[in-house]
Amino acid sequence: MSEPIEDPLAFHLFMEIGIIEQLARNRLERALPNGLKVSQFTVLSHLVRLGGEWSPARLAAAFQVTKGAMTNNLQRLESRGLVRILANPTDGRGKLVSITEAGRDMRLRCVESVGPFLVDLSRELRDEDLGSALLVLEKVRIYLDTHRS
Amino acid sequence: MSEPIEDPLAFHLFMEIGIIEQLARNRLERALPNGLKVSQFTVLSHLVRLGGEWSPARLAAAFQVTKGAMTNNLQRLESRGLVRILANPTDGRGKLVSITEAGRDMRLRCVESVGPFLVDLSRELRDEDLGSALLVLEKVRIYLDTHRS
DNA sequence: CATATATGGTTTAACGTCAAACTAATCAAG
DNA sequence: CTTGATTAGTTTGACGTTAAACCATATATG
Repeated sequence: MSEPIEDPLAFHLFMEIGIIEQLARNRLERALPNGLKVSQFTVLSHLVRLGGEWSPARLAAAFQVTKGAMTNNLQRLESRGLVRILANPTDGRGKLVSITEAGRDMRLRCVESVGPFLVDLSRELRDEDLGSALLVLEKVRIYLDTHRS
Repeated sequence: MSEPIEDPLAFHLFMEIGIIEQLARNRLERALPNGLKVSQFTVLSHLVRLGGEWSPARLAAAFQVTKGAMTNNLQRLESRGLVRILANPTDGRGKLVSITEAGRDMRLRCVESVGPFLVDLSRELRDEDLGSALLVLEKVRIYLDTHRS
């Protein structure tokens, strides 16, 4: 009767990614302290890991969100004293964002509260599997990023 | 000075997934005909591939969205005649959703309009790699699904 | 049976993102 | 210079999802 329909693997990949995104966002968000959002935590994390000063535009590009969304998140982070936002001295249009000491602390608290969950997950999955999956996803991301037509 | 901070692999995985989710959703959505949403297309696709009758609740669970979101999407699909929604004869509370002929056609058109993009992607990545990544993601999804604490 | 509890589906308000319009400042030509 | 086109950042309205409240029906228990 109805012959089984098989879709390209990439298709299943995107479905799986869609579901995981929702589950993971939800799971992480509930673990984060003080109602911090995942999108805000990722900015904090980015600033801690890479250090230095970043323009909102570069941050928006790094996380693939609109500038408007980044404006929103940065304002919330600044109002909590977690980041510092200064005018760019060499470009009157721009701003420069950097982490504060409070931001560094908060990020640490976040990592600690999310940690146990990640540790559990690591027990289920071997690091080398995660690593190889990560390599593939990276390629997919780059492909998507450069072929936005 | 600032010692490099290394996060668990699972962490990077979630970041990558978050970014891909956005890019892919955006890319697919623009490819879909008649302003169909990805969430609606996935329901159509699910019904075509697996066939039969599904309750909104089961569909919501399958895609990890709230019942409210599913109500919304099913109403849109029904108003376009792409699915059929009937009262469950054996359970006065429930409804049963199934695909219509028009829904089947629409899903085919969707696959065709998204196809070229997926084909291109498949040229960049070996099916073998996609497959192995998919296996890992499946495990991650199942872990997330069963450990929602 | 009666009552309590759970489940299916809808509705509501709050929220975050996006796209697009907008302001201000820079850069590139002429 | 000065005009025209870009770029940085903010603001606006629309949209989809979530969480929670809600009604109706089913199921379990005494």
